Amino acid sequence: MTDSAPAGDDLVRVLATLSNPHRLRVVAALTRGRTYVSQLARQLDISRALLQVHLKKLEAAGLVSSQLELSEDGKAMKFYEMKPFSIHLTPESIADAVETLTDEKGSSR
Amino acid sequence: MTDSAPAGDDLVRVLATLSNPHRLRVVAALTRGRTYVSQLARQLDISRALLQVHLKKLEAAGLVSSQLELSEDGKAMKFYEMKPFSIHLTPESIADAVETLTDEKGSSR
DNA sequence: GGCACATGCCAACAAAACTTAGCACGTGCC
DNA sequence: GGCACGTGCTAAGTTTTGTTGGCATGTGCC
Repeated sequence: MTDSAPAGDDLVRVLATLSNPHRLRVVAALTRGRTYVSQLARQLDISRALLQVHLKKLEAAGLVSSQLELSEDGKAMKFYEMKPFSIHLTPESIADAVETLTDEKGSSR
Repeated sequence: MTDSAPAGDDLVRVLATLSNPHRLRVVAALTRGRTYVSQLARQLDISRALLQVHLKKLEAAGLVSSQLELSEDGKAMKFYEMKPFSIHLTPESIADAVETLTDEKGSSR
């Protein structure tokens, strides 16, 4: 793992990622097992385009991982699966995280 | 506490509220002790108008509470303080919360 | 009265997030 | 070839969120 973003900014990103019903449903679905995009889209009854955006955000936040695989009949299928994580939120843990928050919005400014 | 919103929607609201640097800083500040709006605005170096919006969101999410008090010299001062909370986020806890998610956006629709 | 301090609200703009629709590409099979 | 299934992208629209600035209220004090 690249220790890129400070813990504080990281927390913000993860929380922002998880504060969306669609993405929570994706997390719930993937917790029950890995699947590929089209399958998941049908399962959740949302468009592929929409699901892909949400999956990318989840992956960007480091909450899920993906691997491209070829099915027996040669079709490219992208599988996603949960990455285990455990975040304990309390006023104190947040106060700690704030210590490592980057000043402005974009890190560079 | 009014058991209004389903646990799932509640979680979404809390996470959305906490996914903002300004609000995290407010939480951090209030964790160190209660204060009133103007004081907090100076402390965090942001405008009162902006701070008030964020405080309202925090209060709406049930993370902080406020009480209007009169100082010795009769000035009305609004004090805010943290409400203790503890949220454990894991793929499983999220999967559970999803069970109680309201279908569409606004509960009524 | 005028200044310093406190509160509140709102209109307006700016920015970010979400969603849709359509296009591209590829495969296997009738 | 045409259809069903898989992938990816992006432009354009809507909606939500964040932020600013102004103006209202109130108090005490010189």
